[in-house]
Amino acid sequence: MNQEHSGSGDPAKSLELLWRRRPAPTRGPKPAQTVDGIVAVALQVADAEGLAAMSMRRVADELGVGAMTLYRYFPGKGELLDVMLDTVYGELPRRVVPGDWRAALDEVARENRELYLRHPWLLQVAINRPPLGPNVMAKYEWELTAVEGIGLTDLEMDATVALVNGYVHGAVRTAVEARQVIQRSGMTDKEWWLAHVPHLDQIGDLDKFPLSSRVGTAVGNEFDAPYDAEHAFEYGLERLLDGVSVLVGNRTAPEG
Amino acid sequence: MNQEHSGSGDPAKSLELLWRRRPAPTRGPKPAQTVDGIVAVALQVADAEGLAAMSMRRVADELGVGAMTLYRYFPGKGELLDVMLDTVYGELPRRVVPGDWRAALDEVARENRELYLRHPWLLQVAINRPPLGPNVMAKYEWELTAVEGIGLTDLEMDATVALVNGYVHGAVRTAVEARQVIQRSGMTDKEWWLAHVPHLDQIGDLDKFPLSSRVGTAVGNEFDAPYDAEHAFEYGLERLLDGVSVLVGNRTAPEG
DNA sequence: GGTCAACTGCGTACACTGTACGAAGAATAG
DNA sequence: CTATTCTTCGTACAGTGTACGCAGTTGACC
Repeated sequence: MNQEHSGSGDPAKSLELLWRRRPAPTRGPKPAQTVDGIVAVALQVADAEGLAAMSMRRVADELGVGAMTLYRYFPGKGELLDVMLDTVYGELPRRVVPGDWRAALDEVARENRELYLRHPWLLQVAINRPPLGPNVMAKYEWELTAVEGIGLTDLEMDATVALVNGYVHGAVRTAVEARQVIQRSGMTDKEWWLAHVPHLDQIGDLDKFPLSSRVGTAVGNEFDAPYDAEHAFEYGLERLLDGVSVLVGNRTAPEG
Repeated sequence: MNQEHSGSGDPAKSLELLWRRRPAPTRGPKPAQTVDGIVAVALQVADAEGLAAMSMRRVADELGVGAMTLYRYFPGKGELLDVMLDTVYGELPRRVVPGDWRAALDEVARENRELYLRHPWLLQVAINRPPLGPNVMAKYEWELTAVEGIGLTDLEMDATVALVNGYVHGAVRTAVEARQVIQRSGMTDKEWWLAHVPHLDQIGDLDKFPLSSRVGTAVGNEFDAPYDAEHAFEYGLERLLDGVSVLVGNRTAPEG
């Protein structure tokens, strides 16, 4: 599936929508819907059935209105997605944990992970040039505080936050895809592998890939439970923070 | 956009297609097309105009045949994507570099990066349960050799390769999206930011986000050239390999 | 109170998508 | 020569986002 991208209309209109600063019109019939009401329904559909199911007609049906009615409240689907994104970002607790930068970055990673797991469709919306709504701004600010005052340059701070966010995105994406592929196919990874081995053996000389066979089998035997995603996440996060720690150590104690 | 997922038909048919083991039929007219010919055209379209442009009708038009003709060669679009994926994986040089595991993992990361940059649509096809074609198998085998014999368990080997691949995927995705958003909007990130600041200032109290303002401005000033993607990639890869190095160090010298 | 501008709701239409179905014709086995 | 198998592909269907324009409602102003 494709990446959904957000609205590209003029900034003023978009920000008005995100910050709910649209001046109420004086004339004409009172609108029967609200931006928040539409967003709530859209979120319900996207959370329960995925972005692919969240068509404009579907959201409109759910509200009992015609499809084109939505376009009185949002210039297009992109802007609706923008507001949805900013809305769910508001669910982040944004806890400031006591301790060092590592504990803080760990918290950032975990909260983002929770959010992605709760709203998997987030994985499919582009994060470049995010809609600058109140919650998007607050999230970025909170993430930067995790790496403030530990000797990094501004550029390194941004790169580090982006690195952690990118990691979480990838890890959750893998986990969510794994969950979905099991549902869609009705097979676990192990069953899938076992269904392919006989044909592969006959067709493609499985002996030519000894490492793959060995490691693939080990992975299949060990990891067929949903806990493997948790495990992989922890493993990767440890590696990543270890890596950041090398950089931070160099900065705080410059003379190695 | 949504993630495209691959064919879910029976393994035998899929593997037959991937390894080109379809028995030639004895009766009936000779097919005018070939699997490879169709894949070549599909790749051309996907590389040049993205997955969204690569519809079945479009590929068929390009070949001068009817759309349904393609379904004589592939059960569905998913299987066509499977063969495309395995085909471009064949472009990997799969160099085995002299030196330690770090040099080898570095090479893995860089070759994958090159591949993603050359075929950005790869970022949009699901990588869970990849089509087990010859090149997919060879790629995995080659990646595992990079971390073989350095004291990691089979599970850690797989996790490490997945970690590096996941990182590259995320980093290139960000870079490619950045490139595309500049093309689509005709604005650099800096121009985009400067177009929003006045409205944000008026609407949303920019002073409430001091770190974001400071770091955002620094990033905007410094990174408006395409080289920032290169920079971010190097930075993240360093951190990641540093993290792996901590683990490998512990394994090879168990008593810390 | 009447008029007009502004506004809401929304039906219809258009150009797309993947692909199921089945008809028409070609090539070969018997 | 016939029957079978195979290829090509037109048509159709249920979707998608959204441009356009019409009908009806509301409030501001004279």
